[in-house]
Amino acid sequence: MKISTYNVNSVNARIDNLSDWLKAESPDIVLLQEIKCEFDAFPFFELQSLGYNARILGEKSYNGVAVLSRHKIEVTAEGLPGFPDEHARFLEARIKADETVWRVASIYMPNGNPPYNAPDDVSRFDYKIRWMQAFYQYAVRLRQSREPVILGGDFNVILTGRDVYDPEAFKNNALFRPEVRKLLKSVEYLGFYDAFRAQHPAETAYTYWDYAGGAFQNDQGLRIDYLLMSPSALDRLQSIKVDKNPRRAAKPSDHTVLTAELK
DNA sequence: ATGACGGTAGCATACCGA
Repeated sequence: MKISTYNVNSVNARIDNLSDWLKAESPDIVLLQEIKCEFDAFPFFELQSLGYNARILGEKSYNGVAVLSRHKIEVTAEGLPGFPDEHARFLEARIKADETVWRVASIYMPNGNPPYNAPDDVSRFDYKIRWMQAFYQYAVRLRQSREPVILGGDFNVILTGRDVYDPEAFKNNALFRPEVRKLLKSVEYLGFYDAFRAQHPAETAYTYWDYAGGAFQNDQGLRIDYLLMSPSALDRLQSIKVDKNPRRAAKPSDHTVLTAELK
């Protein structure tokens, strides 16, 4: 079973990139973030023609998450349970693949940085903290799931200094602040393991590079996209790798794909 | 210290992003 997470930065602006990548890699399950559209504008037909079912939680212009699969998708949560949210950031589903029923979620956590014109405004950071606290509370419940669980997406958190090209420059950034690192670590300590780090303890492997300033060419990136796995999922992990090909293509998303294979 | 670059909404420029 092959599962990928990909922040596409608009599914409609990226439909050709997404199609090319799906044809090349044929994942069983795809967790998409930042689809940036509502239900009526989502390219269901194009994806169906490539063999993918899709369920989405959309929103106009911003955010929005989706789950794609070659297999039947049973949605188990639309929105983060226990957290009334004006934004579309969480979609959970049950999918049977390779004779195993998997519980998966596509997650787009808040960024948390203030607007440029109001650098002292902490309301977005407060929202990020409240979102992450609710996510922790729900993760406590999810650990009771009978199925192997994979929580994937753009977490907007840099876990360690190894996961950012210039730790000093990001010291006060909402993606690297101690409060958010601590909250994501606490989810790990519940038993949702950062699968990439479990297999590659010392590798530098970014999943995001800014469009500006030749960041990709200079490998000035961040690792902020994760696949967190419960013990029974991690037991089945065969390989996990960052696929940089989508970031090399024309008109790419600023993120790239993280793919795991499980048996 | 700031912007770069790029998406959406909607038609000029504001807002968002990491």
